[in-house]
Order: sequence, then C-alpha cells, then structure tokens
Amino acid sequence: MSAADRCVTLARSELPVDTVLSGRIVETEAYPVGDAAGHAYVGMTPRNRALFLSRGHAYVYRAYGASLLLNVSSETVGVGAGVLIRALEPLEGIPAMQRNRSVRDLRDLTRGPGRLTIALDIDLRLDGADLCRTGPLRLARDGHVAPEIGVSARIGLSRETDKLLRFYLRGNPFVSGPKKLSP
DNA sequence: AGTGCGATTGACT
DNA sequence: GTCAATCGCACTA
Repeated sequence: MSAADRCVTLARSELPVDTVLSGRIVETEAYPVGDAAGHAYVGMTPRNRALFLSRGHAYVYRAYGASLLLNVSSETVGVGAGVLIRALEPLEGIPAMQRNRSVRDLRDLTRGPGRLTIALDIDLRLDGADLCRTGPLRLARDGHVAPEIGVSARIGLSRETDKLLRFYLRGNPFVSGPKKLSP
C-alpha cells in the first residue's frame, strides 16, 4: 500500500426505513490463497462459496453462534480468498446505527467485525451480494486519502498467528483490538 | 447422527 | 483481567 491509497466506504441501503448507513473502513484482515487460517483453505463448501466469487462480493458467515462477520472476496472466479472487514468509522445514518446496536457511544458502534454487521443491519441474506454494483450493500472510494497504514498480526486466530496481514489506519479511534496491535 | 470448534462479544471477578 | 453463550458447519463413522 502507498500513502496515496484512497479510503473505502461501506454503505448499506434498501432498508425498510429509507436510510443510508455508511462507514469508512479503517481496519481489515487478509485471508489470501493458501492461508491455512482462511475459510477457503479446505476448498469450496456451502458456507464459504462466496469467497470463490469474483473480487468484490460479500461473504457473510456466523462465528461463535452469535456474531455475523463480513468479508469481501478478493480473487477471480473459482479462487477462494477474502478480506475481513474488522472496523468502520461511522459516517452516515448514525442514529439508526445507534438503535440497531443499542449503544450511544460512537466509538463502540462499529469497532469490531461482529459489531459493524449489527450496526449496518447486515445478515446472511447478503451473503454473495455484489458490492461493486448498485444494491443493498456497496463499496466505494470515498475520496479521503488514507493516512499511515499500520500492519500487525491478525486477531483471534489459533493458526498462522505470525503472518502480518491485519491492516488499519494508524491512530484512528475506531480501530479494534488491543493497543499493542494498534499503536 | 454425533461431535467439536471457532476470523467474537458482553458480562462479570 | 477471565469466561460462557451459541449455532452453523465441517468432519468422522
């Protein structure tokens, strides 16, 4: 990555209430081809099939029985890989996000992969959705130039813990994880 | 058909 | 700081 990289915004629309909920992506983790910690590592299954769609499709899955996590597929058709969206900086629709999460504090609204899906009302029906075309969930460059990008090990894994594949906007208060990993 | 296990969170000591 | 909740899915038989 370079300092000229543009920030990316994730936007949720077509909700029952006519609102757009959006946030700037401030933290991600990569799960590239051949990564033993990636869900695609075992080959295509009913759960992970969206990882094998072309770049820019949503892979939504349930973790620990409770949380829904959002990934973006990152390779060509038939190749399984993705990027986990770990945190957003809230931009639009903040009151609606506060209702979805039953939380007021802006900092707690979308800091964490399982929290941001609740804030944006993302569910399993969005699994496989194309995020690069008009639809209920969209990715878009937001014009903001990214500041320095921090790199660290990924969070919550039991394998491949040495790989530095977590990326975040350094100093951004909406980044999740222990301070040690987000200085 | 049964078992084991998380790319987490929130509640609690 | 610790720890249990919770369920879809992958894996074994």
